[in-house]
Amino acid sequence: MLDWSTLETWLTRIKTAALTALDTETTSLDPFAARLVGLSLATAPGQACYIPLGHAGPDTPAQLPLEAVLARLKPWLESDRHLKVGQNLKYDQHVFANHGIALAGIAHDTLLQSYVLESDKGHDLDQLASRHLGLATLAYADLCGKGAKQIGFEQVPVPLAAAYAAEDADISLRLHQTLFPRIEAEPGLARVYRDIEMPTREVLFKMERAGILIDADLLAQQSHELGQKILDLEQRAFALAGQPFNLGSPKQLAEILFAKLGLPVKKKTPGGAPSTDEEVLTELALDYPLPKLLLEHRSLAKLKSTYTDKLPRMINPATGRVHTHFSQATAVTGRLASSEPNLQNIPVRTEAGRRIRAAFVAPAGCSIVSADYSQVELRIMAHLSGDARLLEAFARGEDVHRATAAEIFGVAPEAVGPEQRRVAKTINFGLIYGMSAFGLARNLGLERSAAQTYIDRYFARYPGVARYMETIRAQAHRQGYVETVFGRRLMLPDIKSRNVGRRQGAERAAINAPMQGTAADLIKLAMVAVQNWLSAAQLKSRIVLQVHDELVLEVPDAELMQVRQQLPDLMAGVARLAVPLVVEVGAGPNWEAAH
DNA sequence: TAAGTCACG
DNA sequence: ACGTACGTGACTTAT
Repeated sequence: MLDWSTLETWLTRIKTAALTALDTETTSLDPFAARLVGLSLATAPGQACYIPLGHAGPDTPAQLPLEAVLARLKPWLESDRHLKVGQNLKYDQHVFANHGIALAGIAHDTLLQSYVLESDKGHDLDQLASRHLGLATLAYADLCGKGAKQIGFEQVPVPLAAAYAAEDADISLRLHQTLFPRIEAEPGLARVYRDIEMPTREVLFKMERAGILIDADLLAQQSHELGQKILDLEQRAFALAGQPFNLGSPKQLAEILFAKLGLPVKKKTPGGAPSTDEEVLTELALDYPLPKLLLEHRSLAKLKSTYTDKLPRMINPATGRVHTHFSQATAVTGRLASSEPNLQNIPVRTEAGRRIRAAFVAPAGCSIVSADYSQVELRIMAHLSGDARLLEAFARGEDVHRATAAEIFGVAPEAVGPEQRRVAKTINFGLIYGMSAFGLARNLGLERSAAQTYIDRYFARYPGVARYMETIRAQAHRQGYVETVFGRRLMLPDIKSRNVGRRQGAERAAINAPMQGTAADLIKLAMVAVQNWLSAAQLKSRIVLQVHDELVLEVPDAELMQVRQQLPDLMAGVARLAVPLVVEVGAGPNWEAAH
């Protein structure tokens, strides 16, 4: 579309359409760098258009001016009465935001429809078109190429771009017409889509937009210190090895450890090579000096390369903040995933790691507030299993690992020792993961028979949990899927596999998914409730991160008291389970101090 | 691009 | 007899 009269025709069309499919073409896949190259609309199958706005290749025809077109479309784009559908509209929402337009009226998203229906399958538009519509589409790589030779979309000739872009809008509309009725036909899925995923989509957009402030100077200082320590460890490792080698190469390291120094091989990698992972080095460190240095080196090198060196480079120069991408359709269990950078795996377990967390800071006049669900997956296990003893422990507010230890070891809770509590904690985690006696034995460093004895004692004391594990296995086999408390579904195609390993893997996933998935549902509901509260109360506090059972907010001083007080109740109140939900909250000048 | 390793819940 | 705790993302090396 290259003329105003056609645009006016389409404007009339989209103003009267019940639902319009919308898609943007841009200069970049990075939503913060992307500028509009064109946009496409579809109001009925086979009725779509493409408006080129920023093509710059040779032979580009005269295009309508970008700013004028956006100004004309702005009232429609920003209207919540004019309903839109698209594929991953969070991305398009960022693109429009880059041009000063607040996209509204997002009624549906085919990415999330696909995710709710089939979280275990791919969700690319191309895959969806092929799977659900039996259509082969033009692929992005066909237009732009890939790898080093890839060109920007603005270089794609307009006629080709128009065919591709208009097709995408058309496909998205057709997908909606196919997928949404399938969701509506299942009350559980409809609820997850309507009450959890669609509202969460909007919260995630705001979180990505907000970003988080990091102290780059502090991280640079840590990088320098880590660099010194790494160099020192390297020299000492060379001395012990009798030669220099690349400590970052598992292959070279294995050569030194097992061939040259003759240390015993403890286990093999899946590829058959002798493993040098943390578990192996920890065991070898009991008898030899070099593995201890290697462990220290590995841990510091990881912190430096992945965090202290990398995070400052991820600061967006325009905002001065780090903007992660939250993927809403990646994790099959319903969890979010964070990438570029991943802010859901910032170190916390070691002292050196926690210093990195201290570099996630609040701006002047604000605090970081962190609120996390306590023992949420175990509470969900209590709810799902209905086990009387476990429910009772949570109802009384007991230390659940201590209570478990008391049951397994047959002692009073006060008499439980630290080692007994540690064993009980490992068992509780194992239950959530669908453990075997072998897995528990390996984790606790025990004989398999000893681990089996613990498991037997656990199930004798918590028969409801034992019953639940069997029930969920049977259900997975019967239905081919399992569900969360809120109706999210995880398909388990491998549950019928003749391959024993795959089948058992699916059984473990069947045990884990309802717990991990229900926890994911709960915190998504919490994100929506918290954002609704902040918006309604016109507070300036912002949700900045979600880490599976934790929400991190940036809170102005004037709102700190109020947020600290209300946030835990709001999060704990999103659902009534058979056990209380408990939320712990903290505040401070940085993320580490807020814990 | 794959393999190995390791950061998180 | 078999392989062995759930779910992620990113870095480095080696091919």
